[in-house]
Amino acid sequence: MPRINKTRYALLGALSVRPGSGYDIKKFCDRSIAFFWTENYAQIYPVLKQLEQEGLVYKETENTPGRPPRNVYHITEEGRAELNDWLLLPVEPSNFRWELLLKLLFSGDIPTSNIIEKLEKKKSEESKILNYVNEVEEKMKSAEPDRKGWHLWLAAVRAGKHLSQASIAWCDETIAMLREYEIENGNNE
Amino acid sequence: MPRINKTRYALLGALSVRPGSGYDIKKFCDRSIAFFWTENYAQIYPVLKQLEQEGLVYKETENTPGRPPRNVYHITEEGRAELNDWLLLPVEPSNFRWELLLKLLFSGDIPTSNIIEKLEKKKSEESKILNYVNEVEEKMKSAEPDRKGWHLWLAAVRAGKHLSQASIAWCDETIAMLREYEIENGNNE
DNA sequence: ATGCACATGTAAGCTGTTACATGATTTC
DNA sequence: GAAATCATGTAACAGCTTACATGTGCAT
Repeated sequence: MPRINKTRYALLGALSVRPGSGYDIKKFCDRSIAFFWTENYAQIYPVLKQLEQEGLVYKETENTPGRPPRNVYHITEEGRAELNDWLLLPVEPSNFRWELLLKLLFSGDIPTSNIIEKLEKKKSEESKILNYVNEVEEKMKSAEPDRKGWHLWLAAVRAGKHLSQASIAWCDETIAMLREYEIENGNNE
Repeated sequence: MPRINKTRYALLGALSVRPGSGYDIKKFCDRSIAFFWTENYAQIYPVLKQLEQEGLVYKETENTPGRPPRNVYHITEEGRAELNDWLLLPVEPSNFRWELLLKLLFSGDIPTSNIIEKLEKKKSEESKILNYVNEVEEKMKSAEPDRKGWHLWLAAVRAGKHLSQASIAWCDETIAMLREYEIENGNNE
């Protein structure tokens, strides 16, 4: 059983919310869901073409003078059906790889300062995510009443919040632990 | 700049702790660090061979009658040097993909029961991780005094603890939210 | 008897990344 | 004048997964 191509469904999903170009989908990924999903142009454009050939989406080309033509893709009924089938399927086990932890494990001979730098960087990345999800959460809770899928969006945002908070707490704890360890053992290795 | 092959360093790292076979490394991954790192035989054996050709590891074959021969790999000085260089480098940004959240986002027309099933499954997976890391933490805190790299191992385990706890809390919160939403709106879609 | 642990590997194929290619318009 | 945004795509390659191939010894 070959594994499922997730990009297909990310694109179908995005187009199920609203039609758009490859460029639009990329923007959506980078700006809205980057904290749990990314896509690549070199993946988006060919897969979009493939979905079109399979009749899961169709294309409408918009010509704006002085701009490159926009290929706006729309999901078809077949596309919606296939997306739905996938949504109902259980989540596949992901072979998640957390490079920071791998490095940490083998860093017995690495200067503490170097490790702490990495942790600080991680913390700052997670803080950005936390700021973003907090903003979105605020906006959602105040402005929007009960639009379709609102509660699911909120759930995703809350996931980001829980996880980034946990990451930040771990970074702080670990940095403190390393500093203490450094003092006790007087080594900067 | 091509991206770095992480498997190389995972193998070098494992062999820097103690020599072992491809089989041993796989066991180590599956039993000890599966919650943040996985490796595959079809990746391990060829990379081990490649590392040997580059002189970063060397092989000693043990023959035990009635068993397949074990190729035990040892890290060389060059291997240690290359591992160290990598350890000092900043962590590369990972394009992390969280399938459950992607599904969630597009699940406006999916029965709540199906979504809750997925969340329960996620929760049970994370609970297993939490049990495992709790066990390891207990063992480490009581038994082992201050072996080399002990505090780094502990940090990794604590990361697992923070993250799995956060995941479980999010699952609980989200399940409760979906149930409430289901009652309010009386839809099982 | 059935299955698990031990033990090593290859082939095929898909996925995803980097780098390349092009060029106008708007913003600072 | 430089940089960002808009906009689409391809080629080459690296990485990872699945499936296949093979066989013994021990525990239940």
